[in-house]
Amino acid sequence: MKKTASTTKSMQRAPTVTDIAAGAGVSRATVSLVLRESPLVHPDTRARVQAELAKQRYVYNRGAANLRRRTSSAVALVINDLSNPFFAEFAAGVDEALGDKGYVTLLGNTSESPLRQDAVLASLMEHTPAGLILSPAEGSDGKRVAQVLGTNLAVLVFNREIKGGEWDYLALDNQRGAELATEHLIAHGHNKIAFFGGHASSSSCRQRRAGFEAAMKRAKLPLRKEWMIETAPNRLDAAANAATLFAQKAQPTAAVCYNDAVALGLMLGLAARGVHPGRDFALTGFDDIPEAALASPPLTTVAVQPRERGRQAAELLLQRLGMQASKPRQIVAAVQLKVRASSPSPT
Amino acid sequence: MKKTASTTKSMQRAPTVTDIAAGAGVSRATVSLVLRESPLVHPDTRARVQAELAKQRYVYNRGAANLRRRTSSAVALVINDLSNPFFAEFAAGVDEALGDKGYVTLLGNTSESPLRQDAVLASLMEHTPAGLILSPAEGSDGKRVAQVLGTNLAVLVFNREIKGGEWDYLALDNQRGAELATEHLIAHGHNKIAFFGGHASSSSCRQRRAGFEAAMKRAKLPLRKEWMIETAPNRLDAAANAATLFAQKAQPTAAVCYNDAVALGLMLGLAARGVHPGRDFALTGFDDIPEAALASPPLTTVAVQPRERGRQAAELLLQRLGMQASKPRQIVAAVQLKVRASSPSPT
DNA sequence: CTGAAAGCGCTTACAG
DNA sequence: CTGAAAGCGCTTACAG
Repeated sequence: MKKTASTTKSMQRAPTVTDIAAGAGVSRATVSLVLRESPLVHPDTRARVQAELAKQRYVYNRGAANLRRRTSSAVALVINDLSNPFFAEFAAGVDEALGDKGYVTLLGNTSESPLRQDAVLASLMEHTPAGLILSPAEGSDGKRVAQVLGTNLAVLVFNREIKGGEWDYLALDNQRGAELATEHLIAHGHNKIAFFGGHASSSSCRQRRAGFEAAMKRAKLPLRKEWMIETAPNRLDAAANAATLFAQKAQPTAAVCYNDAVALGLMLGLAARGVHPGRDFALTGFDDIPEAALASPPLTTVAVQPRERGRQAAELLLQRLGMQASKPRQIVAAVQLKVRASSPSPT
Repeated sequence: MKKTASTTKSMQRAPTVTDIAAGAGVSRATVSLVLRESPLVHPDTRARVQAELAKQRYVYNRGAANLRRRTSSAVALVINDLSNPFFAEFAAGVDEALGDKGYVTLLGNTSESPLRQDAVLASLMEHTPAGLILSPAEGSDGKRVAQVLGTNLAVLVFNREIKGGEWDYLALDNQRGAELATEHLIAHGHNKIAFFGGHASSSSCRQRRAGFEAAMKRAKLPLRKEWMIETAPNRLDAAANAATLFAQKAQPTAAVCYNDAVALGLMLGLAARGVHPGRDFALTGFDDIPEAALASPPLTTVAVQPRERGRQAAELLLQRLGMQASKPRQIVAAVQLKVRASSPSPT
């Protein structure tokens, strides 16, 4: 209990089971049984109670019920960057799946700040969630997080591993996605392929590079240092670095891009140099953001389906709620290549 | 209480005020006073209790406290389309501001379905929120919504008016935004200006058209039916309809677009016809999505700052919590023109 | 300054 | 099938 929560009194007492019981001429226990659709109640009694419920516009107080039953119908969802459409979609998927199962979502956005994450988690814990889905802020400290969460909470970590915690983990298959993209370009006859964009220090970039390199090695194609190009993972920096691809005498004919933003930026950069993407140069993205299909030419990319991942995360967490304590699970979500016009055969 | 909420028992009892009281050798009341930082407790006692709190890793149960105090520290946030970055930003702003005030956000996403909205609202009501921020699904029925919310809840409606309810309402200044854009084009010497995109049946499109028409009339410029062009409010349909602008003998030299998506689509459509946007033709957008600044040329547009709007919505709602019942308020959020390269003088 | 008792709105054995 | 009683974890008068 760090900061004092401001609160507010309701202006007018809402009806309770006691009011309904009085109105229907039964005991509170009977009302409770009707509310939870117990078959023990006589149909006539049930009808009478239900009429009274409707008449008084009764609203169930799940908090009170949870307190008495020592249960929870809330799940905390803590997101590192809700303004990123990828995570917003993920959140929508989580909320959808939780709602279907009768849970409510307690939202927390951390804006990539581990400090804020600590505060958000502590605050949410006071609302006794049944579990937590956490897409960690960059630089999260597993020990600290474990400390505020305690040991009794079901937790699912998404997207970024946290070292120092023992939690279920849902990851994207970054390596496989990059392999699929690389194999696709190879199958179309490319053999001079670059890996373009991203910071090699990030785990997702490392995994995607690993997939690229694995596919290239399997095909016995050359891996050249000059063709492994780092940029910030956004459109702007990608556009600015397009020229790097052609700085050497040996020039690639295709590039596997770190993600769609980078790929779209590269397309702009190529166009500015008079190179037509999808005609003079082939490239692939990663993510399948809505824009990818609308670019010209439409971008071949790896779809990760964030909303589906959200649903999956919710399901994994709810499974965990029913389980005895056991080893943390590692689930790697399948990804899928979407072939579009940006990746033709070499000219 | 429609569907049965699945629930889960915690595996191991968490310490309560009783445990702390026993450990520290005081009464539960004293522990409670320490928790709420009452000055009535002797410093020595307080220290003893706080040590015990830390030792037992006590976590405050806000739900129990809220039950006893008949208060709530939760606010429901119901969003029509979380996968739209505009609303995701808005949600992030709401969550941020609520968190700062000690409230937790109960999230619900309706995917633009009034049916789902009813279900989501009913479910959230069972968690006794102190208030609700609602960005309504298209086609929401005010009567129905009012029915599930009851009369005792503080409500703030965002972005789309709901007829049939008496709630505070935060709107964007669509009309003023379109006026600003239109005046900007006029100031740059354009006098043949089209309004491009959106469905005239939507309230936001109507308001933006009204602003456009007002500015044109003030400048005594011609309003032509053929220059009021409807499209779906997305990039694809906008691109497909670019030719419509030049179908008549009288051709506009500029367009105020319904929103950024439409403007970016129009830019593609123009380019495909060999018309260079920002050189041969001037246009403006609405929203200032991140892409607007990155387009080539960068798009002049009207910034609505969704995250700020989220913070504002949270503040307005919290104000309402402290107020006696009174007339609903209508707040119109200011918007702001961002001039970029897409809107030069006519050639 | 501290403690004993009652109660928030529910549910759960236990009788009958 | 229904009711009286106890209790979930907290807070709030009320004594002392």
